[in-house]
Amino acid sequence: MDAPLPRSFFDRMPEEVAPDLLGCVIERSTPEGVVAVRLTEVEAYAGPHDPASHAYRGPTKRNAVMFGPPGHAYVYFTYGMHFCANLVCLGEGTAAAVLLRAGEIMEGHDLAAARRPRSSPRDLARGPARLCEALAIDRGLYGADVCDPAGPLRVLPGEAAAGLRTGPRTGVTSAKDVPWRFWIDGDPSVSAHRAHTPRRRTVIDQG
DNA sequence: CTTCCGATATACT
DNA sequence: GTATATCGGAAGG
Repeated sequence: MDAPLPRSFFDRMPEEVAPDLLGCVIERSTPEGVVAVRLTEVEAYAGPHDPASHAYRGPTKRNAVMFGPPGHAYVYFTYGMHFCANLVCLGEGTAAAVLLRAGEIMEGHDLAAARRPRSSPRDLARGPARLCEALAIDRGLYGADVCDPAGPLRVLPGEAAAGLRTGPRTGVTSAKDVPWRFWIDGDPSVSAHRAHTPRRRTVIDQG
């Protein structure tokens, strides 16, 4: 059993941590068993100077853990139904993080498939909310220490990723030009890039 | 493969 | 009230 990555790994700029996370393994333990995912796509977010970051407007109840020490999980709920997971980088007050966007199931394929019964094998962890569903990541893991060898969510070292590519972040409305999305070129588990499509205004039923 | 679109909690104006 | 670091299903090529 490998030891998780040390906290010092996360005590760096998010755009340095993000590419180094590609190829690493997220291991999630629950009473049902273990699911492990090899990361193939991530995005870096900085603190109050990054308009695309949840920390842009300062600390709130939701983003509080981003302002804390590195190596903890920032899990948030979005679009009324999905969870997404980040790993906090840098120290107190800096509020940087790396969003886990996609990966390939390395262990616990059957358990992941049971959690996502309508998903094709390729799509089990292809996308940030899908990855969270496959790994059973929800509010309960908010703030979890991913450097804890006995924790329920751990980040293990992996083989250095080959074929690294970068580009703009997905689905953000500001700082579109910042190339802080990192992925493994050609990997089938990398999520399709969708430009941000503003949702149509709520339709008001006028009769 | 693509485009369209509804679901729906939470943060913010 | 409006926007959102998304997804799955339907319909078309």
